[in-house]
Parts: sequence; structure tokens; C-alpha cells
Amino acid sequence: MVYDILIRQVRDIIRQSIIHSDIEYAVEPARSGFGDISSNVAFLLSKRLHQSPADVARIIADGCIIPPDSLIDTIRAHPSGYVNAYARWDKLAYMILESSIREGYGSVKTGQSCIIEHTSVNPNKALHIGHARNIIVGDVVSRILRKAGHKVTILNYVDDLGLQVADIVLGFRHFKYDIEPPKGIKFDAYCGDTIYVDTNAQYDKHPELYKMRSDILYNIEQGDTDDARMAKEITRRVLAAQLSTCWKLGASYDILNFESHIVQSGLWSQIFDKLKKMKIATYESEGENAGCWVIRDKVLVRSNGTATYMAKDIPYAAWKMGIIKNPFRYVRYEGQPGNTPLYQTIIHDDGIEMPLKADMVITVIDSRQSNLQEMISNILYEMGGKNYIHLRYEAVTLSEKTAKDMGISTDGKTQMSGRRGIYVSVDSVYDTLYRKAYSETSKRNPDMGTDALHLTSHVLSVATLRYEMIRQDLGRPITFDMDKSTRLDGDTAPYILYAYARACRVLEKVRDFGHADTSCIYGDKELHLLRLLGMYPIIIRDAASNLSPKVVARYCHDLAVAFNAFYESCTIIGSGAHQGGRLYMTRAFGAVMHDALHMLGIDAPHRM
RNA sequence: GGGCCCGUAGCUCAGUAUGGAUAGAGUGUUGGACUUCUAAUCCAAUGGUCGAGGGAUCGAAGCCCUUCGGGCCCGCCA
Repeated sequence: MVYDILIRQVRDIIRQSIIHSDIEYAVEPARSGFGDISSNVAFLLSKRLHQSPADVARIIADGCIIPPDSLIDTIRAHPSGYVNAYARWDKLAYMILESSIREGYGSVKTGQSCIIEHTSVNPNKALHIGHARNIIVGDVVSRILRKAGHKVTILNYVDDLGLQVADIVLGFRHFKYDIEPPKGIKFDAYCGDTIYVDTNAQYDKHPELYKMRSDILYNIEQGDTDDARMAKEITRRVLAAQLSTCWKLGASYDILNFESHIVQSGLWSQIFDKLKKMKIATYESEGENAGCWVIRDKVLVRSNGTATYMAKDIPYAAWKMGIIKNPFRYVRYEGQPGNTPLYQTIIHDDGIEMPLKADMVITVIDSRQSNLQEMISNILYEMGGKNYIHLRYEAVTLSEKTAKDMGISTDGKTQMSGRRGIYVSVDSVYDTLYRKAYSETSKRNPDMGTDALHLTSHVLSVATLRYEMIRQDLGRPITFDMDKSTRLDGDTAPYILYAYARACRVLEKVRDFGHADTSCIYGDKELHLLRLLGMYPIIIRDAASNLSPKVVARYCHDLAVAFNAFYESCTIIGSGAHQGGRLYMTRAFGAVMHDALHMLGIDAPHRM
């Protein structure tokens, strides 16, 4: 890591220049325009020495002795009080470029393992744009952690037992819907848009349906009933349709966990016993929760003996944390693209065993579930499970315009609701993006074949959606607007991919690199690009330790801006003595960008 | 009543973890650059009491307190 070496060297040089070696000063990459490495050491010392930061900085800079073999050229005091170091770019340029194109640049082996759960959509409807944020955030964080050297296992929890499933079974049974969707409609959309919405609309008018629904739910939970068999068929078909959308977005999983298997495995009673024994759960004999088992003031088991939603989450979480015995065996779930095999849990069968162990367990759920997640985390902590992390993000809402376009009249933003059919599906967003991308790509590349056009449009659509879902902070709600959110210019994925494609086209034109003379690299634009390339390992560390996809997204954007500036101002092919070095830069940019985009789950076309 | 998140340019957002230099992008508006390695691009201009007030600090968009505005959560629903 070139920057680590640089920082260490500056720190050593400064330490030898100051007398007070006990203070903890920062040495970090400089803001652009202020050299390469900066330190705040003078600010911290100024008080003790009763002198201004500027004076102290000057004294420190004057006292710096730079070893002859150093990567540092000069150390200067800035009037503001900063001590700034300037690097020997004649040496650094080659070092950065050489490591940039090396396999695994920026990776480290931590040996840490982690489990991450994301997606986990109820299997009764098509995925909407709010789910997309979950899927993409979860997938990108997984990729970041893998890049940062963790062993990552990705889980997707499928609640195939809830009331939402009973709604669908009731719809098919009572309202006699055809089990096959109309031609051209996916099964998940059919269940969600037609059966689920229509059935829910009937409850107010026909209260007797509530009784039917709870009977159906009871039957489903029993397992060996017609309703249970129908529920299983429906949920598996919906899941398959949902997964096809997830896979289309480039997400993949290691394990599918079914709620029905968790129930059948007896995990709940194990956990319940433990909670009782440890006095975490207590029985209320009077008051408003009389007859219930509660944790603090939250009901865990109702007076009729059934478990609440929170209770259902505890055994799964405890299993992920490894604090109860693993009851599951696994069989392959077919169809996942790529090389990662997908397994599903199975009970009472001779599937394979897979031990699960993790130093860190991450659950990706939106912040509306924060209270519940905090409680679960506390309960697990009391049972000895540390490092349960709720990776929260604010939900996605619909813009006023997009809501209006869907026939929903509201003031301001609209929360999505599957029950009421108010949502924008991931598939429809993808289709919109695909049409736009196809039209733009074919316009610019009239000679491109149909297959290539399709592939490029697909890649651009996925990239645009992914970037849109991660470029802002997780703590900020996304207002989805069909027009604004599917733009292909400005701060979007196509901007980044365009820079990459430009680099590819240059490299295609010149096969022979010749001598890469990096001593010719000294222009502002060139050095800026080089600095960013050198900073890549720091970015990965930052993104991983903060579980922050946007850090990588912004880096990709900054890198693209830097390359475009370089590309616009420097001739590459035919630049004489400069050509070798600039080609090397172009190649290094391509390598790092490709790798960084891979962390975002984005493929980069060579032409667009 | 309690808890969490957000407030920075007309609009959408970076920057806040770990206080420090001229507060940055995109978009919008106005003007400019394609005979050239792709104009999904670039350049220039425009645009800011960092919601408000107080405090600690040599120094605050960032830390502490108060306050205003917006969003979300707090069920024997899931």
C-alpha cells in the first residue's frame, strides 16, 4: 500500500523533528492543492509552545530531515498551520501504477468471517423499488467485505408462513382465481397485484373472511394439510420469480432459510426454554398483558400461546449467531447464475451438513424496524451473542409525480404499500431503464449487433439502478421518481461507465505499450488521477469498516471525473515520449475502475 | 409521552465517525467546445447567514445544550 508507506515516512520524519513525541497527531492524505500528505501536528503543539500554529509549523518543517531514499521530496509549512509533505512522484508514479494493475490490489486477508442477511421479502408479491435498496445495499456490502478479506456467507430469509401467505391461499380458494397467471405476467406480480390486493380489499366488506384466513394460517402451520401444500407451491413459485429479479440485478446468495423449517426444527422451543431459564422472558399473571410471556413490556407469547413477530425473529437470529445448535441440513437450489452454489435449508432429510460460524452477523433491514432489531440485539447479547449488527437504511418513498402517474393522488411523498398495490416494481424500473439504454446505445452504435446491444443495455440498466440505490447515505430516504431516477447522464452509472469505455477504446487501438516511461507523468490532471489510484486501498478499508456502499460509489465517480479530465487534456496515442506512461495510466485506471465497479456489482462494457 | 433519522446552492446530494486550509458535486439557468483517443463528454459563468440560538475551543457545517421544521417507529399486526 503505497499511501501507507508514504504516511509512515512522513510520520517518522515529523517525529524526529519535534521534541514532544508524546502527542498524537494526524498524518493523512492531503486535500487537493495542499501537497500529498498533511499533518495537524502544529495545531496540537501550538498551545503547549505558546506560539501560533503557523510559527510552529515553520519550525517543524525546518527541522525535518528527509532521508535520501525517502519517497518524500519536501515538507513545507503552510501559513494556515498545516505541515504538508510533497512526494517524489518520479518514484511514486511507477509504484502506484505497478501495484494498480496487480491482481487483488487493495485486498487484505483478515481471516474474519461474517454472515449477512438481506432481501428477505415475503413470498407473496413482486419486488418493489424499496426492496431493491435492501437487495443492492446488502449485495454491495457483501462484496465490499469480501474485497476487504472477510469470508462472507449471504442469507435470504423466506417467511413462507405468515398471514400474507394465508391471504393468497384464501384468494385462490375462495375467489377461485386461476392458479396460472395471464400470459406475459410473472407469477409474483400476479399474486401481489391481483390476488393479494383484491383479497385484502374484501376484508372490510366481509368480516367472515378473517375467520377463514386464521383457519388457513393454522392449517399452513400444521404442515400436512391441503392448505399447507398449496401455500408451499405458491411461495416456492413466487420465490422463484422474485429470485429471477434478484439475479437479474446481479445479486446472489449462499443460503435460503425458510420460516417453515425454523418452526419445524424446534428452534423456537429451545430458545424459549433458554429465555425462561435465564429469566429474560417473564410470565405476566396480571395487568394488561395477563397470560402473556413478555420481555420487558413487549409481548413474546400471546395469551393464546402463539408467538409474536418478534418472537419468531429470535430463533433465526440466535441460529445466525451460533448460540444454539444447528438443526439444518442443506440441498442445492438450482438456477443461480455464476459460480456460487445456492443452498436451501431442509428438515428430516439427508441433505449435506454445513457448519456456520461468524465473527460478525449483519442483518440488512430498513430503519422502521430499528426498535425491534435493537431488542433482538439486546436479547442476543444477554445470551452471549456479541456483534449482532443491524445495518439500517431509510426506506424508499415515491415522488408525488410518480405516485400521480400511477393514479394515486397525494400531497408530497408516498409510502409504498404492497397491501394496497401502491408500489413501483423492480421489474418495471428495469424495463424503463432498458428501453432508455437500448435507444441511447443503438443511436450511438449503429454497427452494433443485436446481442451486443441487448447485453450493453442490460448492463447499463442494472448499473444505473444499482448506483442510484447506493450513491447516497443509508441514513437518507430515497424519493424514487421514475423520470429522475432513470436518467443516464450527470452523476449516474453511465457517466462512470463512459469513462471506462473511453479507456478501453484507447487500449484497443494500441496493442504495443512500448516503454512505459513514468518520468513524463507530472501534469496536474495526471497526478490527480495517480493519487486516486493510489488511494484505492484506503477507500476499501473505509468502506468496509463503515459498511458503507456510498464510499465506493463516490470513489468510482471521482475516479471517472479524474480520468475524463486527464483524457480531455492529455493526448494519449501519438504523444511521443509521453505515450508509454499515459497508456500505462489508462491501463491502471481501467484495472482499478473495473475492480471497484465489481464491488458495486456493476459490469463495465468496453463500448457504449 | 418516549425513541431513531434528516435539515448544506432554486432542486437532488457529498463533506460530520477522528474539529483545522479557499464548504464541494450533479441538476437547473446562461454562454462556449465535436474534421481529433466516443459530445452518455468537457470548459466557463451563475448560485451558500451550512434550519435558528447559545456554550466549550486558539479554531465549528462537524462537539455539547436548547429550539424550529420534515420523515419514521413505539399493537396479544407482520
